[in-house]
Amino acid sequence: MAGRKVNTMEELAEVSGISRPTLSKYFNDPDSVRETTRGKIKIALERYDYRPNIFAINQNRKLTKTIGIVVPYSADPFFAEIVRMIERRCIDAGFWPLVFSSHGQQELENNALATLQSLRPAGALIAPLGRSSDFESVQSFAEEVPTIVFDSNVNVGEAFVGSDNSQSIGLIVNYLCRTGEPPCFFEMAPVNPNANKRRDAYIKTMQALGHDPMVLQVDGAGWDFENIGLKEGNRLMVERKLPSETVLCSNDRLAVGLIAAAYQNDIKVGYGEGCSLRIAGHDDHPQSQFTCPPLTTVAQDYSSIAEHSVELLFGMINGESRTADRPEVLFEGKLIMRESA
Amino acid sequence: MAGRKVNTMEELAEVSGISRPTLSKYFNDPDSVRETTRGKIKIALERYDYRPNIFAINQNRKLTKTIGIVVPYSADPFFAEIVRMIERRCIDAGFWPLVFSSHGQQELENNALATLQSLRPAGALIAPLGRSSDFESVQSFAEEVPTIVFDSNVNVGEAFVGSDNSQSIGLIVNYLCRTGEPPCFFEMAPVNPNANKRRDAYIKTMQALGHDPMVLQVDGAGWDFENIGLKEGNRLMVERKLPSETVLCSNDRLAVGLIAAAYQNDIKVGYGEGCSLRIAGHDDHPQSQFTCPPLTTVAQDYSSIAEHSVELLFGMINGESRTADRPEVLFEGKLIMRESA
DNA sequence: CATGAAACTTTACCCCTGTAAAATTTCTTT
DNA sequence: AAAGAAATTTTACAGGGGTAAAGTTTCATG
Repeated sequence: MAGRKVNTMEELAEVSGISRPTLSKYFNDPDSVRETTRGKIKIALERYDYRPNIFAINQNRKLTKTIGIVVPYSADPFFAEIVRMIERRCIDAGFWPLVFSSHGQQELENNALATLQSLRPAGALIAPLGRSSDFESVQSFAEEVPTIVFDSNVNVGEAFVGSDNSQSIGLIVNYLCRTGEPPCFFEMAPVNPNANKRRDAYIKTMQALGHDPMVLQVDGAGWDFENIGLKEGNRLMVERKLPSETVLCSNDRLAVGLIAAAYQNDIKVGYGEGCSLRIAGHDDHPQSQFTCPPLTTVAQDYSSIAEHSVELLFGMINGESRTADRPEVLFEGKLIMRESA
Repeated sequence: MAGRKVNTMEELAEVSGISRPTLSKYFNDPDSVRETTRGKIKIALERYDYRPNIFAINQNRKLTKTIGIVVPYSADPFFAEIVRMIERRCIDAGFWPLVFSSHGQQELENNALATLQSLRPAGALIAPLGRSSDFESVQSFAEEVPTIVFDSNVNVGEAFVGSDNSQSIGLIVNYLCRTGEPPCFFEMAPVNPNANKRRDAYIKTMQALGHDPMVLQVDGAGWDFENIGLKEGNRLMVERKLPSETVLCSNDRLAVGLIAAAYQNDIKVGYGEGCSLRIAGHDDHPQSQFTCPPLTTVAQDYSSIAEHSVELLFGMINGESRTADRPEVLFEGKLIMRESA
């Protein structure tokens, strides 16, 4: 690509001696042109630096190669990780993933959806804000764009992929009850359906095991979960209002904050000798193995969720699976026993 | 937006009674049309759901409203946070930020740059991979697109914005020396210029203070820093090869791993009574305040870096500041004294 | 009310590629 | 070598909106 800069396919046609429509075919699928032709094109491409204009391409194709990914908060470790996996798979499949973060705000979520829609993407994978989502916006988006909803199950789109909170919470509550004092449940005012499901699952499991559920719902808005865990944990510890020596947190980030609070109050966390507080989380964030003590938690099946979401979407895009019903695929959580509980 | 769906500006012109060129003006700048006209357009927009086709817009405009953001690893807390801030500012300024993550791989970085270039963005903010960047690709990109480089200073683009590693490392080394045993320096094989600058600054500062520098360079590839800190830290502790009771880590993620290693080896970390190891980091990642003990570190000035990068870029885009030289703007780090050192 | 500037409409052409249809060439097959 | 299939070229139009030029309307001003 040393030669002069070639800006349009027309120009490339001139210098390569290949007609523009054939070039167009080539760029859509190199294997769709004769091998000798392909060779000539490749040689031309080495000599002249050319790259098709994405805007012009997408303006005419009915089906874009764009895939939209919308998450509530891109800096959250769970979403950062799952987005990373989804992106990878899209790229491998020859698609072009575009990530939008709502930063926790309805306005930005609507914005992202609107922008995305005007990009006429082949499909979208969205994890809605949940309670603060503008339901109508999300719905009207999903009517136009093939959409898979993941993580937070609001009732739109063609399918939902997420974790079986009922199973996963059941799992860890059971574990905690078998190995020590029954846990209380530490949560913030729920921001999405997951939070509600987790609490309900906690209550149900506790009752099934013959224990009284103890739900601690603390205040706090936004996505600064660790801080809320720290502040409210601190308060509860200072005021000695923790109803149990075992605390199950609604998610790992709260647990991280709570562990920090325990440290500040000289409370030793763990399941072993000399420990006076057990703390468990939910999700198995990437950093949860590095807390002190390492966090006992339930792992969400990141890679299955990512893979299955993407597969479902590709299926829809290829028109394979237009089912009338809206399947909900739930993956089971795995108990991750570490030292904190 | 209840009425029938309007797909093109032409159609909107019909139903609104406003000519298409005027509508075009309106969408480029609502204030450029007469108020009565603006009113009519707004009313039409409420009745008919219409949004200009982004592809068509960008195909024709010489200057796109797109801003590319390329980072080496989107799931890294530092980048997650700084991207969040940059995105916000771009959106507020009416631009359309597109985030690409290289996931640590040269191929993906090249890919991102190529894709981005074909989007003809108004400008780009890139944090290159550093040592594994394909320098030529980055350079040829920066020649076409107004580019600000941040975080990792490879010598391309119109300007660099980052942290003054020399100052920040000097600061914390000084602090550590004044408050206890001089630190050794814990790092991985450097992946970018920052790592080198930090080590060099460490050595220089130690020498200036009359101490012998002790650099521990551990193996490890990829972006799994905490794990490397944990594994290598474990090894060093088990083999009793830590040359000092104070360890300054090249970044917070390594420090998080090292703190976990100390915990596993029953080594109490902190500056107070009964502690036998001090650990400090660099960057002040969002989660560093929640480690146990909370991490003493040097804070990079996230918001200044984000703001200044964006401002410089906007300046270039508006043609204000085409300086011949390539300014390098460095922000100072702030010492964050917590309990770990 | 006349005047001129500002805003608007009309008309027309441009951007760059997709894509369909018909005509031509190339390759494969018998 | 002739026929047929496959690939290519030619031709032509479409997509949705930017934008310039010329003509028309609107508005503020004197």
